[in-house]
Amino acid sequence: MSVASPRRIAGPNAKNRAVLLDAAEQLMLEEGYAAVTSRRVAAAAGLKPQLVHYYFRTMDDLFLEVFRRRADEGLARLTEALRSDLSLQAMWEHSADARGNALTVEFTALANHRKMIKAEIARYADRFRELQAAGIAKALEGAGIGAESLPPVALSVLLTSVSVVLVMEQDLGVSLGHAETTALVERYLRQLESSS
Amino acid sequence: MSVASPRRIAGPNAKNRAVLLDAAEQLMLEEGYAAVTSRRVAAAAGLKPQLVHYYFRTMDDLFLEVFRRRADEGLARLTEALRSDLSLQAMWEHSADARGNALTVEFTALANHRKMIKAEIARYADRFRELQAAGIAKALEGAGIGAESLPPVALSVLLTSVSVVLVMEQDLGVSLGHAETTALVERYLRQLESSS
DNA sequence: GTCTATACTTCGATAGAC
DNA sequence: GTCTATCGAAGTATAGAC
Repeated sequence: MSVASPRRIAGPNAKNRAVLLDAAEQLMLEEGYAAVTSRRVAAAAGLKPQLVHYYFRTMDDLFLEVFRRRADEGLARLTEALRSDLSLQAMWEHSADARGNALTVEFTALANHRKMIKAEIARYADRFRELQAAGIAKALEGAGIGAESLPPVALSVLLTSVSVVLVMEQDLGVSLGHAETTALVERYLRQLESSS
Repeated sequence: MSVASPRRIAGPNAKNRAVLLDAAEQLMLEEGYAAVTSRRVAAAAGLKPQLVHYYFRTMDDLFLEVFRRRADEGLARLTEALRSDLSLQAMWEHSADARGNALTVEFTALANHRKMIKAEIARYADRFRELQAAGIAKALEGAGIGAESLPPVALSVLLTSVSVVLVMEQDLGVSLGHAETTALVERYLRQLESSS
């Protein structure tokens, strides 16, 4: 198969690949996706700009790999964490990963600019939510709370929403109400879990 | 004063200004902030690229004006709405403005790329939250709920978070758990208000 | 007061040298 | 298998013509 370009490309294990992926991710976090250009990524990695196109055919390919690397790791971490029964509070702490959330926001914005990214992120988001909702379901059952009164998937959306927006605003320099919100969420989760 | 460039610029009421601002906002929503270039904005507005720099000295100036126009309108709308006592449910519906939230997300991402935007958005976010929290405080008092058990500002963060993330995910094509979340939020607000 | 001609920079990508 | 020389398109911005 491989209808793609005739141009040769590095194998998937070349050492510079990882260097470039790291540089791209860092740039994305610090200056936004629009700063991730072949020239700037190469400079940050200490390489010549053309090498980006040797290791990755297009910039889209580079973005996709940065995303997949992180997403796979995130799913693996969550899966592993869920092997032991997690408390709601542990799941909340897990979802409060600042770097991960900031990257997610950046990729979501990128998806609006590079449509090819969209489907990939959507697929990942769905899988993540299913996993998280399953974990929450177990925790709620343990506390004797039925899915009719509190659907696990809704709690998953809620926790994700709060942690994502808190990170967005923190990076922006806004913190009005954050302490109160964190306290409220934690009190609510504690209350849920002690209602067994 | 006006230390700025010697180059001449159009007055603030020139008719093409609004045309360009509209085009920029639309592009931003449909293709992301990175699609808002002088050439593309001009093309969408049916004008020559150089005119963008006649009406706005730099692209930063253009972005700032797009933001301020929307932000001022948003604050005015909220202020006006709060003149009559609003129910919590009315405030929730008010915060569910899809276009407004999508723009906010886009500008937040832009703030990570063009630092000059950051302070402006932060200032707006603070003012918006203060207003909304004040409105929520009134509604909660009316229902006899004290600020110790439920700080209005925390409820403001919560409502904003959910409505922003729902829009982000909708645009992405993700909807897992959205219906359940909306139902949960609305049931919760109704319950709060009927507890007087 | 309004717009055009044009300069300069940075971008993604490829062809082909080692 | 790895990297360099180089191209054409697109980006911001200014000087100056009408």
